Amino acid sequence: MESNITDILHQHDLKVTPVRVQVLNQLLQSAAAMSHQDISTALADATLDKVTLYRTLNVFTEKGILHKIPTEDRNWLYAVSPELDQTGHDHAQPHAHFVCDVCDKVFCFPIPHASAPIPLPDPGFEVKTQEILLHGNCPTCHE
Amino acid sequence: MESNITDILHQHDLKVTPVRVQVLNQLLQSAAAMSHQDISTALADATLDKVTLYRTLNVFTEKGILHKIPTEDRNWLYAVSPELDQTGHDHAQPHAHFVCDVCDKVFCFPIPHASAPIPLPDPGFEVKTQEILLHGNCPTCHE
DNA sequence: CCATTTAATGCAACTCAGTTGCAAATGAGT
DNA sequence: ACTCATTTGCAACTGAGTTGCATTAAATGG
Repeated sequence: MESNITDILHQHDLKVTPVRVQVLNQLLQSAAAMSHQDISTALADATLDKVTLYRTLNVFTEKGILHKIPTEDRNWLYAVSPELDQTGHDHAQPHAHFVCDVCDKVFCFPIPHASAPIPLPDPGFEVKTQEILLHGNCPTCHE
Repeated sequence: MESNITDILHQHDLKVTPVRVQVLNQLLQSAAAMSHQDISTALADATLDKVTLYRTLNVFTEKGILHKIPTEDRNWLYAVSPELDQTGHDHAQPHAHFVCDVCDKVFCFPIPHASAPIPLPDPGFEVKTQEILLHGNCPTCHE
């Protein structure tokens, strides 16, 4: 697992540093996408400078290790990208983000090809990418 | 049209003030949703305090006159709500927001009942609301 | 295993959207 | 017109996120 993280960093021409290992490890172990603050809190014991964390998240995102999810309360959430994801998701496919209204966790789901694209009234609109945000209760917070 | 605006404000227990009339008028006339800054710029000639505009937009949103759309670059866009909307949209229905990558305008589209809801792998997920964000080129900015 | 180079880190200071407190101004009902 | 609650505008503040720079640490080559 450790060597996995080291490999990922090497494959993206990034030096292996304690901060990067901790952050990536945290995100790989998390079932849900995490915000800057979530990660900050989770790694509170380690002395983690906020600027360093911002930069680490940005570098990971630029390199494609992470992808950003914009939320309704205008935060970014970060989740590990498809090919590195142990959970079997494929983020290269169009996918939906499910946000739990209770625990605020975000989960990613692939969208089956079966479901048709949204039909637009005016053919002049040319859709290139599509993001779907679902709200509700996750299994853990199910009433 | 003016009397329309006055009516809307009265119906929501809001005093009719120059600022509110200007802002609401601007949004009613706009084909696309607008940000705080868009509105600020559009009404530049009028002396419009930024705090007053923030408060006006918040009050309108609380009262249901406007609805907020979160964008990927973490701005809020404001659009006039369904029943007040002259363009025939029905925002009470689930609807999608189309963001033009060129001009950054946002358009709202109803989603036909025909299109099935996203099937989730785990039945424990209970979807309450759904937001769909489309990116691409609008008819005006079509290549 | 040490030296060199290049990138990463941490700190301080800064920016900018958005908020808060408060005094002055204004709208609506009497 | 008078009164009172609401709205407005200003100034000061907050907090997320950024920038510059000096220090430190990781990788590479001898």
